[in-house]
Amino acid sequence: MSTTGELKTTSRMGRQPSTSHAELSHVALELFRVRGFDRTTVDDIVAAAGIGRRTFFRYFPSKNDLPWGDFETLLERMREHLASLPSDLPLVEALCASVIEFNRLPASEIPYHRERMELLLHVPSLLAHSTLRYASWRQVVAEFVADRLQVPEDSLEPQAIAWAFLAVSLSAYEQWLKTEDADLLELLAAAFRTLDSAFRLREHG
Amino acid sequence: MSTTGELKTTSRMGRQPSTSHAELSHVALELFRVRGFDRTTVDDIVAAAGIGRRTFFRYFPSKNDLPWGDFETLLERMREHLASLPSDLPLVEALCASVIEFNRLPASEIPYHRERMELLLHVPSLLAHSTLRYASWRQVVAEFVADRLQVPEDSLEPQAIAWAFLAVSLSAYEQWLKTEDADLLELLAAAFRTLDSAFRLREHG
DNA sequence: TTCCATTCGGCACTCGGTGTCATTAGTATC
DNA sequence: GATACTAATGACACCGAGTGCCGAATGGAA
Repeated sequence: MSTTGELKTTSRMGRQPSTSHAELSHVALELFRVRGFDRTTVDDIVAAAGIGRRTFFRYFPSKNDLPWGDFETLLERMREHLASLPSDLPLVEALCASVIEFNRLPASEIPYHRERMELLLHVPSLLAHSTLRYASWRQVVAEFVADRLQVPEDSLEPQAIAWAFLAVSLSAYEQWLKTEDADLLELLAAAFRTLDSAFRLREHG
Repeated sequence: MSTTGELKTTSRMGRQPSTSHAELSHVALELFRVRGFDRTTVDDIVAAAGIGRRTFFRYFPSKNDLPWGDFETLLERMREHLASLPSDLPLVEALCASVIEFNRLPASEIPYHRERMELLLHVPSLLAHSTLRYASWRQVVAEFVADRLQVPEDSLEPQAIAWAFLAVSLSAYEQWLKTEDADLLELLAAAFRTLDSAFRLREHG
């Protein structure tokens, strides 16, 4: 509407934010590391970050969402990776490759990722809450499968396969956390092979 | 210690309980049906049941546990079913059969089961909480697989397979809820076949 | 300077869940 | 029947997560 056609993102800015997702996340994760998730209250976090309690809940919808960094961006990357694969690559191969790609991280990030996943998989309230986040991950897989099989996204096949790949990924993660220095990508591949051979063994009854 | 050797279960009883799991469950489910899960408070439930708030939490550890009837007994039945199967029945076949058996219900129970599952899978807080209950289900499967494969229960193979079977079951349940008059057992079987063929298609690259 | 957009943060409130403890209601013993 | 013991009850206060409301703070633009 303005004469210059300037974007809303640069004009008419109000008060500047006093913190950021990254900063809150950093402060909170440190507290979780030291005192544990359950024994760290939101009041502890906002005190450490020097903001008001009310402000915290404008940055994160819940305490449970803190350990989940920018998951949506990761999902978008995975969606693109799936779309970029040649269409003659078999479905399961494509999914295995993409899941592994999705979990590839620079070596420097691995210790932090380990700590985050340790929380997400071993703190009961986070484990439970994670289910809601995984739903969007499954949706990405289901969309791809539905497109490949030419069936609706919400039909049985895409949903079952999406669930199964999530399931296998989680079992690989659990193994990864169990032993220091384990290779996550290798474990993922092994988990896929397990499922593969389990079902193959079915034949010769 | 008594001269008659009488069991503690019959002697020296104190005040009789003013309610029961079944009654609370019944009262609560009815309220959930009418007003929805989130808009029914624990105070509503205890008022309807005519008990004290504190008493409620002695019967159920949380509001989220209400829709889960006696899950442990069901698990025990599944464990026994798995153990009763001939050891030359292939692993995957045994699991498919047991999961299907686990979900077999008398026709009269089906409408109630539908309502319970509708809550468990479609109310976010219940969906999240369910993850914690599913863990014991997975444990039953993992124990069986570990025994069959002669590997530790917490190793990758049993865990991955347990996760995968849970995943496939859930996708079948979602389909079941989506359409009136669907056959749950048939959907479960179809979901297993989906996973089966997805992995089989992998071969011929 | 004035106006406006936007964020901040205090306050009161709801709801789920827990620890404590006196009370109640049964049974067995004397 | 009085008493002792047992077990469940429920009232109270408390905690922590999360929300609605609203005035105050802070910046750029007119």
